[in-house]
Amino acid sequence: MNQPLSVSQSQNNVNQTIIASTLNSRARDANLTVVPKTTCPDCRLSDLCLARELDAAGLSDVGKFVRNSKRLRKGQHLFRQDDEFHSIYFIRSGFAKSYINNSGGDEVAVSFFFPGEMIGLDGLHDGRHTASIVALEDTHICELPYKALSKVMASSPGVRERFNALLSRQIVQEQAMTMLRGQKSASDQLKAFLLNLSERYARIRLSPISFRLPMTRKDIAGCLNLTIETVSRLFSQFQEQNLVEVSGREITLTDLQRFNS
Amino acid sequence: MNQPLSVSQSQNNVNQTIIASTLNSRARDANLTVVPKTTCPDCRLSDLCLARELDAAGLSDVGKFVRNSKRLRKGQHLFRQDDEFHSIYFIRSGFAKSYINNSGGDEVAVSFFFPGEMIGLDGLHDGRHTASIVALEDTHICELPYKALSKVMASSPGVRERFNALLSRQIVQEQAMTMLRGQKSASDQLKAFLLNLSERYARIRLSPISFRLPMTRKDIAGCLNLTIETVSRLFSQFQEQNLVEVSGREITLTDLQRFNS
DNA sequence: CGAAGTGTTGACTAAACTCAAGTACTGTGG
DNA sequence: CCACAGTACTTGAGTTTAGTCAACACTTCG
Repeated sequence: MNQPLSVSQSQNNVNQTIIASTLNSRARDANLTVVPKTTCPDCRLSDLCLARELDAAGLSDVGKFVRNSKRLRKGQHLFRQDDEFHSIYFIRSGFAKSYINNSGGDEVAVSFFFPGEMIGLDGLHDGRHTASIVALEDTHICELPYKALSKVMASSPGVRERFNALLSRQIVQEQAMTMLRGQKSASDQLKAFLLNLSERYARIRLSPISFRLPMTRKDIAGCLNLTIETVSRLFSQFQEQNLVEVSGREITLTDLQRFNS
Repeated sequence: MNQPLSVSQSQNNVNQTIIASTLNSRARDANLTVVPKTTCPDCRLSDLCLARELDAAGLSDVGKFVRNSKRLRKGQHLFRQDDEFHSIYFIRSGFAKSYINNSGGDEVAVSFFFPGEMIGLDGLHDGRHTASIVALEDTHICELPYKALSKVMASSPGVRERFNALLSRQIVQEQAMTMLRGQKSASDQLKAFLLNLSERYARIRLSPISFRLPMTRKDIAGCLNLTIETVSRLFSQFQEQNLVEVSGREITLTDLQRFNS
């Protein structure tokens, strides 16, 4: 289930198209012109991962190092809680969520991963992953075997610095989630949640105003420690207040000013 | 306010005593025999920080590298949100909390730091700290300037690996906090919170059953997104159910079995 | 087409919050 | 050492919020 995929350029010439079609159709704009080949140097998201630094480190072909194009169908797991750690991953296209089951078996914590975001560092600490990762839709993932990465870091300060910065970014992202969950009312929590999604869409140069929610109401509720009914009612309420327009998973933040305050 | 402290051994011969007296008096047991000198190689907590690896990396005197004995009085800040990042820190004795203010100025997220735990990595990402750190009581802190550390990591795989593991531990610790905040009832949240403290006391070889809460009810409430009244009522309720004995900040988990389930 | 999953809405209930009063610590100056 | 002030903590009564249970509509998919 984990065999390395060969990554000659010819095999990957559809990835960019996949990014464009997977994401919110409304936001398919000038920034998303389709580039036929997506080796690391070409990847639209390479400034978000380690590819540039690996390239600068003089790896003749980064493609030999990064196993890209691991593909997950909707609902498939990348790994599960307690699985052995051996790689870190970057989402190339699609979306994933993480979740943790407590001792009683309930899903108690959930967070989401966007294109360009890193997954798997929780396993570095003691060699086992503390959360499970599942694809919310068809998702392409790049895999960096940690042992090999570690070897490169020995000689490349650039890769090392970048890796540390990514680890720190992860900590900051976790803090941001903690912050939005810390809002006192469910309404403020959901607003903060939507603004967080908005920012992350902006980072991958998609519309921060009008986008598709990659997750179900249940996932949102799980993330914010609310019930699906409450989330649903809040969406309806925001719509009545002309703060947003919602239609299923499609959402438009019509009054970002008022939404933010 | 941030001048490096000189760290000759003679200046530090009281640290171990401070650890013993600062922590819960009931737990001052055989593991806490007082060692007069506490350079890094002697420090009871050195297996929790980077000292051993720095030592193994051949630094003739780790003391020249680690600026230990930075001292904070109760209520003093180590750094504040948006301050520039230049060092990472380890708590040698005492306790600290972090907090973040949202745009409205409310304290929305709080977490706590025990002896041996690392502080400050949130700043690595973009050079500024995202949270403020304040001492909950008189606290001793070791400081590792990041630039110097980075230089050592270039040549020492041991330090590098250890540093990455510590970063990962931080992520796992954040996940653990997220998990306990994700419990559905306030009661379960507080139980999980107390168990988390218990585990952390165990890690520094103090009693996981009977200990002193380093933080106020307000801090606990802030951490769990509850009100002080709710926290107070829950403590009373646990006591009625003979789950714990509470007297102010002193707490004993009388029935760990039943508490855990 | 039917089934399963996803989302909305309503009526009622339970949990936690707010406001308020009072008690118990903690630390400081006399 | 005590008195005092300020903070921390507890407890109660009433209110608000979000949860529960239930019915139903809409989608997706085999």
